[in-house]
Amino acid sequence: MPDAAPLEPGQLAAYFALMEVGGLLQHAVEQQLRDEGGLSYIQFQILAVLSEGADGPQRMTDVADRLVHSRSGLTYQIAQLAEAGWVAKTSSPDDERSVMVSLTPEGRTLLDRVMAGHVQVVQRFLLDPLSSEDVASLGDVLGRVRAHMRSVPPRSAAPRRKPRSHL
Amino acid sequence: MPDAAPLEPGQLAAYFALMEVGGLLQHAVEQQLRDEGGLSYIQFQILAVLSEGADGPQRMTDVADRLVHSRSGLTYQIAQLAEAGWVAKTSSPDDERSVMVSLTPEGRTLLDRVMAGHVQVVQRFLLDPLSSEDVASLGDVLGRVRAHMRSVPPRSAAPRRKPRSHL
DNA sequence: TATTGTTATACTCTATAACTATA
DNA sequence: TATAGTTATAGAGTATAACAATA
Repeated sequence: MPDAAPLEPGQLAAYFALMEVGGLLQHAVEQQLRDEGGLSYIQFQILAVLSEGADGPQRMTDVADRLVHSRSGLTYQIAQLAEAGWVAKTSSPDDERSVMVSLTPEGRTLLDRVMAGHVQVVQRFLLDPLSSEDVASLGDVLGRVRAHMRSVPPRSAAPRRKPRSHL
Repeated sequence: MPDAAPLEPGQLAAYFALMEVGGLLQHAVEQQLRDEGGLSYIQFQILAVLSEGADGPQRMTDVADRLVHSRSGLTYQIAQLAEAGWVAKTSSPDDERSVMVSLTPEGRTLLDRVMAGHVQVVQRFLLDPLSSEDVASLGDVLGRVRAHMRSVPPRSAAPRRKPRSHL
């Protein structure tokens, strides 16, 4: 185990700013999603992931992997979303074990409707005070961090595969 | 209500990267805190806030304001931390209604011990792939965003004061 | 045997509202 | 009246482990 070199003040400041901004932004966005769509943030993320392929349904496990979720947790969330009529479950023709999930038309309508306000919140809280250079720089630096995080094995070098994502 | 100008791809990318990095980092850090200190992230944040003053105890409400928490939620968390012996509650000499909270020596010891591993995780997941210029840029941009967020009134321009923070 | 997904279960956390007491 | 904090309560979400079905 390597020795812990204490962080420099600037490093600590960047870390704290990142966590605080992320937390505040998530808070703001969660409220908007709750108010305008009755959605939790994770539910929104699930709908967003399902809307991505533009084509069709995705496997449960793949969705869970994208979103850090335990599979039982995803089962729970999908059940909520299916009960509300926003997603549909179908069985896979290829693999009888798999369950495919897809957005229903209602789900897509909801996502579209909610996304408008969502974008407004992001604009207002995150983007308004930034120049386009700032945004480019932020995207560049955080993009590299994201790529790095995805490649770093968990500390308990477990032989389990678990790629992650948070939207 | 202003019309929602759709975000440019770069803006969207920065937003997604921010949320994903924040989420992944919080996940990594939570696991470390749980493993090495039996602490949730919020509990860690509370201890960190209490350790800040360097001097002494702080009022319940002030801590809650710093951390987005409802007051009942903070009462719950403080009860947990007090039962574990990491914080102590005392009554304020100035205001009989107030309850002051402070770190116990055990709490400070725990925080110091946990902080070492914490810093390692931050180093490994966030800082390793970044140059010092990157870190400076990140801290600068996010610092401005944080300042902006703290000043933006909630959308439901409620006359409630609720300054926020996430560590 | 390994993988997919569900279920049962138990736990943590959160917020709302009603309440007490001080200011 | 307004503020500080607690309590009761109820709900959302999570993860673990045991399980069934399929590969």
